[in-house]
Amino acid sequence: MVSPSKTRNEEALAHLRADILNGRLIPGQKLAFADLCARYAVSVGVIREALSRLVEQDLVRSAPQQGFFVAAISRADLVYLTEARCEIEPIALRHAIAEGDIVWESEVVAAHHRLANASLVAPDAPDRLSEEWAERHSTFHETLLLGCENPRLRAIATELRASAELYRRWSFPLDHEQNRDIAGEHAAIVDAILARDPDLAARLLVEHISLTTELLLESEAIA
Amino acid sequence: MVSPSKTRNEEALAHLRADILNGRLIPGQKLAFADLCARYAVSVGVIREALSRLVEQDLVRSAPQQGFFVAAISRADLVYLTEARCEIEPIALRHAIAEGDIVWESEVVAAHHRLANASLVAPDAPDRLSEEWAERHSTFHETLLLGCENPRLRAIATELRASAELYRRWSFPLDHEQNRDIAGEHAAIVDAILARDPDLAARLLVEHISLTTELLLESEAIA
DNA sequence: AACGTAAAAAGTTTCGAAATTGTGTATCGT
DNA sequence: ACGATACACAATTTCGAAACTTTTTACGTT
Repeated sequence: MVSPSKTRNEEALAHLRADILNGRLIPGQKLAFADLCARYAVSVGVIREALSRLVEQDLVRSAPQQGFFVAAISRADLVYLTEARCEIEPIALRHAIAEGDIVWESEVVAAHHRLANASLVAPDAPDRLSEEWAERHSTFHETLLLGCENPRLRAIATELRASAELYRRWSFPLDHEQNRDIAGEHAAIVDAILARDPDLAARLLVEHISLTTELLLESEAIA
Repeated sequence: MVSPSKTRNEEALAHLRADILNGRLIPGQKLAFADLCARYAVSVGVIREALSRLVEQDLVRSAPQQGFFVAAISRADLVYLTEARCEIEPIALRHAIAEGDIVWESEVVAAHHRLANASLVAPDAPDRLSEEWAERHSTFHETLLLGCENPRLRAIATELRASAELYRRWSFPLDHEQNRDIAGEHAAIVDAILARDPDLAARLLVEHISLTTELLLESEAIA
């Protein structure tokens, strides 16, 4: 039978992953089994398996006989990560523009529309990034990659973006973003896609990614 | 204490991974726990954890409540895989040429020398690829990537190569390789590296990767 | 007081059995 | 004979405790 019966393991993995990406678990933090077992109401084995998968996704680190930790963030890693994304994401985007059909195009437009209508900062917490905007921003960029038919390229680009989420969640320099027209950057990328101009779209995407990291490094928000 | 004390898990993972890459486990094959526990003399939990990690490495597939299987090979996946490698491996190689020091250069020369002095086919089994050559070929290409300082790019390229190993091990069309000067291809790549010519080296590497896949597809060796 | 040693505590790692789910087989009814 | 149902079997999944390591704490010596 076609049974999508979710196992406890898949739930724990999804839950744990979301908790890391949403910032409920802090980079570098120890992930003790006792805590996690209580938090998700499952046994050690299930937690171990989920953590093992997250290690392979570079969201968790493990040290033999010492347990697991949320992946730490550092300036050096951010530079490497950004370099990798600037190489690979434009490739995936070029493929998407070449291969993506009208359905994908419409999804891009829709995702961009949702993003454009979300406020960058939360009304109640003006010092922090709005959860809604972060969510829609993430979805927007992932939608861009979805047009790429090659599942391997897509998965690689998506995995790099997930790692990058950690930095965005934890050290976004709101002050330095004031002069930045981030909405305009997104709009320009969408326009280039609709115009089926891969060179322009790729260049804009790389500039978008690079600028975020440059501002982050300038802000000295990361040790 | 700095303790590199190998856990049973790491051993099982390494062993299992090697068994898949060396062809002792067949693509698509069911990986039953009873068998694996007996084979590696460990409990189910340890096996599950190792398999989970291999799933993330795309060497094993899992279906909920149905267990784990060695990743299957297919023409479609081979095309995707080759496309991804042709995009990413040259990027890593360009970085290596730009960043690699003299120590890396010498390692490349050494790895190539070992490869050049291995016979393609085994003396006793002329129909199959020599294990020694396969090993040295794999090491040679991984050495090329080692010059790239960016650990994320390196890891991505290496992971794709691991997946490609499955195809090489299982469906290498020796017949069609007769007219191919594979040693010459490797030598040309090394020459381009030593000449610090990234464009030429990248082009040669892409041609090298592409040709292998083209011959494989022509041979109809894969269902 | 500082250092090294040893016991105790806390933690990870591993196991083997119980619970759960999927798979195959035989039986019954049409 | 064919199809569906119920049963028995085999396999995965999950658990909780035992075994082992690391870390902390307490103690005695220099």
